[in-house]
Amino acid sequence: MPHDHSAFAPHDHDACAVGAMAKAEGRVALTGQRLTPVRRQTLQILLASPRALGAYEVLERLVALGFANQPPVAYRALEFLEQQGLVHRIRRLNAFTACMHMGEAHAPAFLICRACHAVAEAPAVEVAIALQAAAAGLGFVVERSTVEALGLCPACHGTAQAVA
Amino acid sequence: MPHDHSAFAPHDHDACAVGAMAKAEGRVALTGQRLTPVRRQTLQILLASPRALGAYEVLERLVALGFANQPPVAYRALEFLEQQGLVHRIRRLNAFTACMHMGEAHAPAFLICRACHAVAEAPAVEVAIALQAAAAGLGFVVERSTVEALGLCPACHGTAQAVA
DNA sequence: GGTAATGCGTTACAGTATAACATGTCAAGA
DNA sequence: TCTTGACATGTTATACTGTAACGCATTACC
Repeated sequence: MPHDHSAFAPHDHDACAVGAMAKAEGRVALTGQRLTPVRRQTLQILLASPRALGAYEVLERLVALGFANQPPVAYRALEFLEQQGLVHRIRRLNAFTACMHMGEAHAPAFLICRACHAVAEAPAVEVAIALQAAAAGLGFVVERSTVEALGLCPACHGTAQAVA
Repeated sequence: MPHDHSAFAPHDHDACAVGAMAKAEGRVALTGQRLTPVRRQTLQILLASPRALGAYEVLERLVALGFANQPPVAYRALEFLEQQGLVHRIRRLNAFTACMHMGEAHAPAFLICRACHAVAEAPAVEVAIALQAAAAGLGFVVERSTVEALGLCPACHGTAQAVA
């Protein structure tokens, strides 16, 4: 294993955030796009959060920073960041989370703990490959994919209730 | 391949539906649950549809059959059917589709054509296994998973625009 | 400076989902 | 048969999620 850097492992969140912002700057510049204040703050907000946040939660925090209290403010920034690959959308939760592996080409799978609601981004190239293969069998060409697992994280496993 | 039965392949939709209803009956009985009128009709509606339907689309059709025009009517039936494994929820589309492989243990992946909006249920045990493995690497126990791919189906491939 | 492109402020609304409580129905046991 | 409890449904209201569309502001570039 290259590094044990999952959201389930304890780590220095602030350090992560600082590094991530730097990478984000570079990444955005590459594509000739701009990391405007709303966008930067939105990314900060997600980086600072241990769990995935809903668009309206992000909006709340943006409002606290002086931005307008209108849904499009949050959605636009989130959409931009997602397109840049700086933020991922967790469909099962209708929520967003900062990307933990910026810059690396990756096809992430998300592991969502149903007990503590933590979300980890797992490296999942094999999953993506298997999915491509399965799709190819039906003549389908995959462009983007969503892979999410619901279950128990190491911390909650053993502590939490079994499935209903 | 056991059979070429994907939603992308032309097939006798009515025949499918009849067989599916029969399997559904049995399956529900096994668990001591009841396939009440709303539930049966809801399943019929999904079986009859070539594409995934939103909850409110299902509701519309239920209303046409004499049921009350209230969201919980549709949502309750859909939730029940999903728990029974008779219906799948496509999170990317906020929509539902009848299961094409009732009774078989399966961990489906969904292939969503961005051009014609067809949805196919692909056999994807390998994908599930790869996901389990990736999760296990982080000490995470998978209970349920969502695997969805967006792309182009065989019919639309070549016809449709490239990605933006 | 002109002007085209991009981003933002704002209003309004569309679409998705659930809580909560009242009522009805059915089946098993007293 | 009557009761009783579990399950299912009817109904009201509301919460949550996401977008269309228009006009102004800022920026980049000629």
